[in-house]
Amino acid sequence: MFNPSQTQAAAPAMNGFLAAHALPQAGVAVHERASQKMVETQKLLKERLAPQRRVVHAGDVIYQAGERFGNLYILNSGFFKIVNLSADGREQVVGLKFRGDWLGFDGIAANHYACDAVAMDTGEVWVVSYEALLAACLAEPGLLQVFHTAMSREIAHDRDSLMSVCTLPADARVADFLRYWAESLAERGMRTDQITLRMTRAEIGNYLGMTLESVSRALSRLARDKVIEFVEKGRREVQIPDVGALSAFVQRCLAPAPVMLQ
Amino acid sequence: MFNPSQTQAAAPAMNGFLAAHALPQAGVAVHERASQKMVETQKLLKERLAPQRRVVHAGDVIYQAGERFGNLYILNSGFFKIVNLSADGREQVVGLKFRGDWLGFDGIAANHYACDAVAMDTGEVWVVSYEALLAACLAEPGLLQVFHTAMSREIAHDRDSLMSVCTLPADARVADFLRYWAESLAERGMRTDQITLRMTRAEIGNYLGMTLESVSRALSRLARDKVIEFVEKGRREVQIPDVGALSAFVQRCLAPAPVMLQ
DNA sequence: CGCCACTTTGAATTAGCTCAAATTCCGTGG
DNA sequence: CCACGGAATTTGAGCTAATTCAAAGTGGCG
Repeated sequence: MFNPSQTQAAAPAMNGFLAAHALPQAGVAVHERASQKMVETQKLLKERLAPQRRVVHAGDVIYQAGERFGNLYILNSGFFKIVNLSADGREQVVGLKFRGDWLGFDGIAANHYACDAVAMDTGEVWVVSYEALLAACLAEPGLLQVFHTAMSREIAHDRDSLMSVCTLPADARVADFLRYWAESLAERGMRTDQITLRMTRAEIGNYLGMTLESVSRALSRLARDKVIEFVEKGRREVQIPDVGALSAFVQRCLAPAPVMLQ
Repeated sequence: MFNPSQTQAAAPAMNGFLAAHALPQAGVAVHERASQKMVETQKLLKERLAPQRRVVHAGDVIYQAGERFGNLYILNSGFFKIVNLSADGREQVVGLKFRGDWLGFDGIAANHYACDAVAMDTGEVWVVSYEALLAACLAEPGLLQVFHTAMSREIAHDRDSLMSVCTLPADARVADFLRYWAESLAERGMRTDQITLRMTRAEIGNYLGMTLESVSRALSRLARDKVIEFVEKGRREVQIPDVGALSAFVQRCLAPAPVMLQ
């Protein structure tokens, strides 16, 4: 599915983009600020909405495609996958959710959820009735901003996912996936040097649009290149000594065929 | 990129999904209702926000990645593409927008737009300041619902796009793209038997994650199978005698290899 | 009328898939 | 505690869908 040529396909160009995005560089500081902001947000939610807490375990489904919409869920701990189903039976992991992410936005439009939300680990979600949230937002506009920010982030991220799938070769997609996972943890103040993938190769492959074998081969190659390292006993634990090396690996995959001798 | 096996990869199953989604069948009536709803929505926007109108022409960029966020745009006529840019120069069409769609949600979270929005045709957008919209929503909660519905639809659709790219082979992706385009027009009360693609093969290919040659071949095959028909003189006009035939074509692509003689 | 951008089609190449087999891990029950 | 069985993973070998490269065809527009 990867295809360098399409890169030049769509029209215009880079313009002021790079400059504008070059600003936030100091990674750690940014993450601390983001993490700080999340704490405030959670406090706001807790005070204004007194959400019901619900503990979930791996495999639990908090909502299902087709089910009547009513609640939004804020992920307080654990990991979720969002699974889309097609009428003809295809199944697709379309999103991964971490602490602080909201779940259920897809249900607002049609008044029915459009996907399944499945826990991949033990965790806790806060259940918020959409009606109650709207009411609370009228009283506290700051809450409205929090809500919109969460939706906006989701939209922006979904687009990045589509871009990865459409423009990166398989190996780079896996590397970018690990980078994204590590980055997501970092933003939440969690350690990133050693992460536990809570998905099978098959799930990762489904999410990235490739087979489980391709995922396995890509991970092996990443390990061979010392970009990642498997913790002995159990291939679900991955050590990432340097997240930057993952980005570099992605770039290497995109680089034109290395001309030997010349 | 297509890969039937991943279909079984992710866990659970179909549950109540099919039943729930089998409800809206009577296509025309549904579209009339949707179209009616759109008119009401536009009236509400016009009355409450008195948005500034802006005429655009093909190629016009109404906002750019990196630019400071401030406005949302409601597409009143014409067609837009949303283009994502990566730091390393990859370009990806991540969305297509039709009449009634909103543009700019991606900018709320980071206070900068994350993509470019480019007109593909002459049209008109309504410019709404996000601040003004929030203020108006406090006075008129119906407006808030309209706003959230638009965001939610976008999230749901982005996921469907990812699913298409990840689970459909190239030919099916092109067929599904045409189906989506026709469906989008139908929802807006426009004719769907003859549509004008406002994108080059390269743009379509970029959007669908394949090369322009593959798009061309897929279209040729669709024409050979009489699922579509090219209007003579100019290969941008496509006749779709029966939208259902496009869905059938997609299913045929997914079907297990037809066993001959047995 | 002629250029240029877009499109189509063919032929050769290849990234990633399918199929298959071996290996490791982990939970379960004896 | 260890043996067993099922699930997940790894790796190899061959195959195929889609890409790359190339060349010819078409249409719109100045």
